[in-house]
Amino acid sequence: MSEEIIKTPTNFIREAIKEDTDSNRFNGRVHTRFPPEPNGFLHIGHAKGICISYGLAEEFGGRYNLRFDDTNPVKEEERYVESQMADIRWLGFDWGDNLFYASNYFDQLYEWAVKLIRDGKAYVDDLSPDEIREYRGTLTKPGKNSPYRDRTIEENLDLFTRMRNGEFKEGERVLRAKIDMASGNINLRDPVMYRILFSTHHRTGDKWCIYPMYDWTHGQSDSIEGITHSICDLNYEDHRPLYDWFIEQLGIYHPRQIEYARLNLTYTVLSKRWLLQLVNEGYVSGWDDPRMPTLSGLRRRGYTAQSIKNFCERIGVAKRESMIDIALLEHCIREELNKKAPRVMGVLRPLKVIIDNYPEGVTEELEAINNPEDPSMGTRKIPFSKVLYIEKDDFMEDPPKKYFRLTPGREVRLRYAYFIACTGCVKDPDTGEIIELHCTYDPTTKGGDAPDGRKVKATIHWVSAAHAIEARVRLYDYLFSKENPMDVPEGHDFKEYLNPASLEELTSCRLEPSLKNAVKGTGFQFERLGYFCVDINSTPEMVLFNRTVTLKDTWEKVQKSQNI
RNA sequence: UGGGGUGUCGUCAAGCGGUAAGACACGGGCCUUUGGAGUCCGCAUUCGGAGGUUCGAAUCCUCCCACCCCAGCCA
Repeated sequence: MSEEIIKTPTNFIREAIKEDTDSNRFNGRVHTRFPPEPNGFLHIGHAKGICISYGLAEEFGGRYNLRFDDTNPVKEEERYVESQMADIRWLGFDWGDNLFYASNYFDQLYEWAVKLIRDGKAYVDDLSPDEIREYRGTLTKPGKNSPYRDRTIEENLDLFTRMRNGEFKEGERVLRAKIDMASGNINLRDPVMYRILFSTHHRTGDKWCIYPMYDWTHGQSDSIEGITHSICDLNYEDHRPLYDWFIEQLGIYHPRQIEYARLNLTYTVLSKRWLLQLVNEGYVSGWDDPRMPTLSGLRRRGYTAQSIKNFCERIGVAKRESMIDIALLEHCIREELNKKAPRVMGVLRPLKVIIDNYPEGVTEELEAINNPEDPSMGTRKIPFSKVLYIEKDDFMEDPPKKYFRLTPGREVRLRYAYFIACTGCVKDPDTGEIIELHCTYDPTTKGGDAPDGRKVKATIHWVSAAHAIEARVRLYDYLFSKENPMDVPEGHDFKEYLNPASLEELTSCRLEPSLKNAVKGTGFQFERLGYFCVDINSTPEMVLFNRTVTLKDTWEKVQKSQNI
């Protein structure tokens, strides 16, 4: 029988490119680009765009550029170009020498603007911003021509030169394309090409006081770079006719633009403007706060580049607006870390356990498997002694149905160690809180198996009190408690939906000693709890972990179903 | 009374005239020294709706409905 062929999931952009290479449309070339504006940090929505543009170029043996669309000096900063480059590299893409800036093309763009003026296709307008808006008309009513629309070419040339020379104030004049004020497509109602901005540009300094608009820059930049497929989001579908018009007037190379629906993720916002607000107003600790959907936040949270690329592959590419369940992102990181992360034992909320029949002052070294999914990762020794810590959750004095862990009189297994049975608990006389457990162990069960074939229903993790290191652990949850925080009714603010419990910091966690010198950024599975990674601010004196994601928790479901 | 776009399972998403892939989520079984992982099973007689063409339609045609985007000297 023929072997199963696993088809790589296709999508309409891949098909479109294939059509073009098959028909030799661009002489068989495939050349894409990712064109971020350096006005914030890249987030997972950008990762989708990067994976599409760069991934497709790689797939077709083509090339890809990184171009910063830096046409608005008032919002852009050098630090953002640096962070964006670092994030793209981290994702695993290398643009080689193909690094560009739209600002590299300012001279060319200026010349082209002059050409349009000479051809009678552009004019300097003296209308104020408010007047321009009025003249533009509305969605259903056509606009009307500016009284300055019919200036002579000579006058336009003179005025535009003087704009460039700084003879006018900001907002006093603009250069506009002369297209059609009655067009159903508002982008074609004489769009502004240049505005006056006395602002220092992070690349060109004070060379210019007029800056090209994005719409006047983007298409020509792609053209200059010989881009074959300009992949962008749906927002720009309406702009395509304008880009076409510019390129046609200029008589230059014409790339093919293809639009896709950008990513939306449940329980988060993916808008640089809103993310900036969270950063600036202190709702998060910065762009790299582990709760942020930014690449730097996800990285700090413990997400790997590969898991994000896998995610981008799985969500597909289409033109319908969608909202991806964040559970899929979590699935992707669990999937990878399950295979790669070393297992380790750590107790987040410690409860002291004294093994009454275990000798005082003795330490045993027990062998533990580093990763059951990957035997090549070997084993390690962990210390065991009379006083231990277990998770508070792993003991209940009065357990509900289906609770398998430690309860008075019940026996459980300490992972890689012994069977223990609980003989009693000590409570705080004032609060009634359980502060200490007394247990006995069965010496014949060393390693975790009973020679008599006796079974236990649960295996719990633990740490030796005398050997454990103390650590801080940050537990993260969704930043928003509303599935779609972008759905904000009139008079409300998306920040009202911030999840007050998105961060919980635990301060006296006890971890197995091997973690003392764990390298920053590395991820571990804390057995039975989840995946955690060493924070960038961790030190050997004060170890700090971030919880990347929990393990799937069947018990939690059982509890929920019982509560219903 | 404008222009552009989209409607297939709870969420994504294949399908391109031959009789609804897959993934996540969800429910259940098995297995288990992580209530983890793994594994097995179930999960759209139906593709926004109504007509039509055809031996045959999610795929073609017609009309209708719903939703999204556009009125920055932002990108």
